[in-house]
Amino acid sequence: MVSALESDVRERFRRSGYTLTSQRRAVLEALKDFKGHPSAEEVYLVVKKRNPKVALGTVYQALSVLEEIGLIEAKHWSESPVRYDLNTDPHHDIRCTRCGEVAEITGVEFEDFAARIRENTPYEVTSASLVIEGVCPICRSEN
Amino acid sequence: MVSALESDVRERFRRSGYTLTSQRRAVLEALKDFKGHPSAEEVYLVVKKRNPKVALGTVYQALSVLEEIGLIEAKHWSESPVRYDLNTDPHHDIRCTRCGEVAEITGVEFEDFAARIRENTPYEVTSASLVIEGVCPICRSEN
DNA sequence: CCTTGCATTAATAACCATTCTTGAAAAAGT
DNA sequence: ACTTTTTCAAGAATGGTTATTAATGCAAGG
Repeated sequence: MVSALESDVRERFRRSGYTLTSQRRAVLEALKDFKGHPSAEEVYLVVKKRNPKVALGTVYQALSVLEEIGLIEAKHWSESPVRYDLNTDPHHDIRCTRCGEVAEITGVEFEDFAARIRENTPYEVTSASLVIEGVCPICRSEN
Repeated sequence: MVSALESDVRERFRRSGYTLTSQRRAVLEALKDFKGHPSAEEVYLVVKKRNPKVALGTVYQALSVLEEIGLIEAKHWSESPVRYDLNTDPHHDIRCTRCGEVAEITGVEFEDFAARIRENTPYEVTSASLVIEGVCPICRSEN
């Protein structure tokens, strides 16, 4: 599952009690258009193209609902606005500190690692995520 | 090495070219008083007690210098201001999402994991850190 | 249908952490 | 000591995000 299926979208809204409004749908559709990980502001710009009436605040609200019901994932990087990811499968992203571009990292199994963290703290771990930053190949070549 | 020794402090300032001013020293001393991981605001309040003239902006500047020369470490958690840690040894912290309390996690070796990340991306990885959040035992007992 | 109630929305104001700007002060170099 | 450079303090400004509020829309019951 890379992006939520139509049936899954409806199911999650139904279970959560939230209603699937046109605005929330528009935000979700906008996210599908992006291949990368847009910020709230970027999502807003795309949504506005189709429906110029929506306000930035509405997009923020919609994003927080979508995140709450598990359709999207929020990634907090240091020094940059929160970015949203439609792919909720376990995976990890790396962000270029120069151009802001975000790429996926595969081939590292974080889940075992997270399990070990859970064993080593009396806290009830609710989230364990990686914040990986670096310089992407393009920026690197530009010296 | 848990907190920087006097000689190390001077050495790092010397090498960096920054001067070890009374304000920067005051910020460093304030950090020593905290057992936990204060925010810039909290550091400011402590520094101000001894020297009421310092401004919040000065504390921010001092913190960024101290971080740059490696005497302290900045931890960016989602939904909360940056917190500063005097312990620059490899270790990981977990933050309670209810009370904000920060605790250390030991017994998990992140370095091997980080090395594997480096192998799996064309990015030049500059930082790989964990953002672990959960509910601390005290908050948990309070239901 | 019509109403009554509750969720959602839009617009704007407010917030908060952080950074920027500017003139003054201090330190370093000569 | 004098000049040049760096650092500082204070407050304004910024940027992302949340809160507020009034208006709107949908839904169930009469």
